[in-house]
Parts: sequence; C-alpha cells; structure tokens
Amino acid sequence: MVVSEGAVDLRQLEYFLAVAEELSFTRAAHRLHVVQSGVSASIKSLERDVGAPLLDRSSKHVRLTDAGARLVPQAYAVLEAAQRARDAVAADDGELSGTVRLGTMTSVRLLDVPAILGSTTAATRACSCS
Amino acid sequence: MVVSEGAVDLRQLEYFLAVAEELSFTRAAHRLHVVQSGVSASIKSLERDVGAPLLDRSSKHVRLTDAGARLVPQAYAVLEAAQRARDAVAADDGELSGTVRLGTMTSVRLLDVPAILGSTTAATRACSCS
DNA sequence: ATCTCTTACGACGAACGTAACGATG
DNA sequence: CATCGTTACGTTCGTCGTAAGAGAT
Repeated sequence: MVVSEGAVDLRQLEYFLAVAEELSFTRAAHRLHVVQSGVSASIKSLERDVGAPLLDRSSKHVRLTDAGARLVPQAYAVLEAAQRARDAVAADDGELSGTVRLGTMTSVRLLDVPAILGSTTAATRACSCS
Repeated sequence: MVVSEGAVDLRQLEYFLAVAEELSFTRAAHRLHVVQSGVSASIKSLERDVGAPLLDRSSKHVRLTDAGARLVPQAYAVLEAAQRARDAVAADDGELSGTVRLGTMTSVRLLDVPAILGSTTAATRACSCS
C-alpha cells in the first residue's frame, strides 16, 4: 500500500551529479547558479524519493554513499538520454547526432562547453555569467 | 541569448508516451489516472519546452508529428534510464538487474506489469484502482 | 447530440532566494 | 572564527481537479 512514487526529477539528478563531482554543496551550488539551500533541499528530496541516503555529510568532507556511487553512472545516463530526446525533436537534418554525441559525457557541464563549441541548439543554452 | 531552458520533466515524457501509444488524450488520461485537462496541459508544456509541436490534434484523430515520432524512442530511453537509476540505489544484491531488464521495454505500463510480477520494489508502485 | 480536446479557475504543493542557526576544523 | 551544510519563512510558479467552451462526426 505504500506508494513510493519514485518521483525522481531531472533537476534533482543534475544537482546530485554536480555535488558528486565537486564533492561540495557550495561549489555545486555555485556552478548551478543557485544557492546552497536549494541544492541541499533538492538532494534531500532526491534521497527521500529514492529511499536511501546518497551523500555522507559527516564533518567537512562530503562523500558518496554506496547507493550514491551506484546512482552516479545511471544519473549520467538519464541526463544523457534527456539531452538526446531534446535534440531529437530539433533534428531537421541528420547532422545533429554528432552534436549530441559530443555532449553526452559532458552533459553536466552544459553551461560552458556548448558556448565554446558554438553549436546552434546548444548555443541557446549558453548563459553569460561571471 | 535566448535561454531555451529545456526543462523537460519525466512526467511530461510519461504522459507523452501514453498519448503516443493510445493516440488519444482521453484514453491516455484514463490509463494515467489523471483528467484529460492535465494531460493536455502537460503535453502543451512539453511542446513549449522542446520548442516544437509533437502531436497533430486535427479533428478526431490524434497523430504524431515528425518531431513527435522522433521523440518517442528517445522518451522511452529516458524513462528506461530513470527506472534503472531508481533501481540502482536499491540494489543491495546483484539479482535486481534482472528485474530492471524485464521492465525496460514496458516501463510505461508500470502500473499493471509490476503488480503481476510482484517484484519487491516494483510492487510498491502498484496501485489498486478500478 | 455526443465525443474529444482546450481553456478558465481556485487550490495545493514544489522550488527558489533571503536569512538565521548549528557544527566542524 | 571562518566555512560549510541545514532549517525557517515568504514568494512565485507549476500542476492538479472541477467545470465550461469549441470543433467535428
């Protein structure tokens, strides 16, 4: 009777990967252009949704838990697939697949890489921040 | 300079696939246990997010547009990956991968298939509705 | 006339930013 | 004491359900 819902959001995964990479809520929040409290709340809601703690916030070091380490590659895959889905609807000609494949492993760094590449669709996601 | 956001939600994709399969907002809404207006609004927001119409609602027939047809397999891949991500954190023993692989191609029918299988994690998602 | 999708409306919930708090080195 | 993460609070935006409207067979 317990409806676990599994309401995992793409934003939650993006925030989680940012923290997992930086191993810091502060740096992750800075990279995501949001405040720490937002990242904290989002990670907490993600942990609630999946039903397991993902990060070990003991002392000053943020470490991945066992479940968190297992989630990382899968979270990458989800964001990768989501990016592919977004590009699919914009693919009027076949040459877009190259762009997608280029962004796959760097999907969490979408804020700077696409700007450098200057690709048409990705360029629209570039943001000019210090 | 146009920030396209790309705020695609997993729920939107699930709704979209339901409509794409049923080719009907009404039947899709019934299967998803929500009202038609909710599905309509969700699809519309998805179309706004991806920046292209996905469904052709002319007359009584709902048909997939070109972009919509391209999105379907990618949307499946995203939901598949999301399901894999949820299972990853719950994988205490290695035997779960079989359950995941079983659910991949039927991820949009999560409401009934898992109930039949009676798997531990999936069973929590089963809902008892008429 | 009936079925299907859309739009309007009020209400609930989620996420954000600001700000204050607790803990660790 | 300085930094990092959490909690509290008010605002804003999205989604839901109910209900009414437009189009087509």
